[in-house]
Amino acid sequence: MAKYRNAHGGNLRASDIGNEVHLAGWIARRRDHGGVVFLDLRDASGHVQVVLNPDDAPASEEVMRRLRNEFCIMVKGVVRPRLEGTVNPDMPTGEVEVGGTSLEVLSTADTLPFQVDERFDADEGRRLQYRYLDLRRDRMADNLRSRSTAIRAMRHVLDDLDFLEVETPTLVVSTPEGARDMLVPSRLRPGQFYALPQSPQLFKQLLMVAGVERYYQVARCYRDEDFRSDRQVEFTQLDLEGSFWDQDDVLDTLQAIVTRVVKDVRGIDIPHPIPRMTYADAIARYGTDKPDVRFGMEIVDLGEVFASSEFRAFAATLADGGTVRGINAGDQGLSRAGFDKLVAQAQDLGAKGLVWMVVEEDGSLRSPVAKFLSEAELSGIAATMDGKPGDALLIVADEVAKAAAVLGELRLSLGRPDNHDDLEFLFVVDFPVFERTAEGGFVAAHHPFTAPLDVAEMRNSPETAVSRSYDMVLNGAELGSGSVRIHDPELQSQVFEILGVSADEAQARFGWFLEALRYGTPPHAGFAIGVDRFVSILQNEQNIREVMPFPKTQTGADPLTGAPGVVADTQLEELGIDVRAEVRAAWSDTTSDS
RNA sequence: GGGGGCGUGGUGAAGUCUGGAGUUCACGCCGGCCUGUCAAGCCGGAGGUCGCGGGUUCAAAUCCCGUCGCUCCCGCCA
Repeated sequence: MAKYRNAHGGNLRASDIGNEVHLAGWIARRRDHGGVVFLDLRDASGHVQVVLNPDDAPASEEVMRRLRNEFCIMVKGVVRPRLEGTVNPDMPTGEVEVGGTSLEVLSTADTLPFQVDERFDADEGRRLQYRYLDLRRDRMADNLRSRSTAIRAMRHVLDDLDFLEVETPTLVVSTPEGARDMLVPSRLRPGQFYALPQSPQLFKQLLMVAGVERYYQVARCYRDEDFRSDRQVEFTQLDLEGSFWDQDDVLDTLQAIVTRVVKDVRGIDIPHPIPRMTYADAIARYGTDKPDVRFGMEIVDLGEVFASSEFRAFAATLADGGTVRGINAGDQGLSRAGFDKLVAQAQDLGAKGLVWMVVEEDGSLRSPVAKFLSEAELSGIAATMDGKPGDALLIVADEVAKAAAVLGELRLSLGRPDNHDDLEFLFVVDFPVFERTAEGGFVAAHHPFTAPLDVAEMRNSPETAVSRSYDMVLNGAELGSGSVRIHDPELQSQVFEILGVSADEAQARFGWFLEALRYGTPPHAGFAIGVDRFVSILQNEQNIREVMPFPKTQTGADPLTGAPGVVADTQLEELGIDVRAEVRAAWSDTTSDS
């Protein structure tokens, strides 16, 4: 006989009526009528109503009155149907209640720093400071459970496909590429540092060289960059890689994984196959490499309409190699002031301006610039953009990339659903090898181990060269990315050269890896899914902190434990580290408040 | 590095624009009444240096400057 309980309250149903149960859990709510006392008892399975009636003397009157929210208690009682008219249809256990026959307080609770009750949304700093209480909330408990369900689903699929789960080191060597590394000083080699991995990238490729063939890992990754609602300094990826694999093998596997995850977490089947879109298409139609395809409002090219326009703003842009594009934002019910705000927003985004038009009942276009446009142009706009009465047409004339980006942003702010009730997956393929920097130069869009589609193209026309890399997008969020890797050391050398990394430099940084490629490396490809982002979308959360048990604040602090913290001078001495005087001085200045 | 929002009893908010007694609301807490509620109800009570520092003013939660914290965004995130 278990010491504390023989049942979980949240699981009790009408079929359990008559059973004597021993329950343990927390008092989520209490309703003390002076005589009878109702408790909503919460455990990991959910809630159930416990009734303590003094006539049945489940406990001394004194103990019953002393009960408070969040006390941890043990109750024995009998499952019984609720009285006529007192069934609670809002609770899964609402048909039954437990008539208490004995009660024991296992642990009392001080007055809480905030109410666990779902109806009150406490300040997030406070929630993080008392995360162990925050996690008692149904919403957070549900998020934790769903996260576990999602990861379990991933493991099921990959185990069924004969993947090997392999752990890779979290103390690795720092490389200057990519995100800023999180560093860990070495005591045995004072003055030297490990880095925490940004991803297990090179290790998983080594596993391919090692003959693992099918690898996955639920891997903690670290990137020391600024926080966002979807970015934390440490986060979790489902990392996977396969030998003798090409892009289709990866995408098929990903489809199987996310299908199972959505099924297990949401209980629904996503449509197959997950659609694919090229990067070029995504930019042209949605102005972003991670389109939210839950709604239309696609970007339309108006270049032909204005091919011989006399409207100078448009004509000059086209003559300079720019573009004129627009979106039909639909009937937004915007006033003049509303459109002025959109113009300001477009300018904040870097556009020179924004032309707006409204389709009138008779199909004509009302716009501040209508008088500068010919009849043919006006009707061409309405036709090309499929304008219906009431529709707001928004047009940007600018450099191609700028126009796409601005319209993409406007599209999101005007049309994006504010929840994740619908799920639209998308694979974006054929990413470019390079992306343009703000200064007009080129920089590698991916890590240097990504295979180009054609190395000659990569060398000769960097602006259009395509790489064998791909992203998975869900509801406009980048869920992850991957690529076919370079497995030929000769090709790898050429790619480094084109990327501007000298042979000596490549040797110095990655010599150990380049050498590995020389011992019979199989063709391989892989991917990594951002678990936190995925789960947050499935759980309809706006912020990945809500699906992380102990996240950090935007400034990288943990209000619960106080991390990061100052360490003892003796610790620093062992590491050979001196903290600069002005930094030390700042330690004592951090007069914290509240 | 830059821009925006927020900080008021234990909790959440209103009050701040337009300065005039720590005022208000809900929850929680304490005490009393109450045997079928499920946000239980009714009555009473306690509890705040308005994040912190400085300035303006006869007078500051309110205006100004600085600072700390939380948050959203741009940059950044191969």
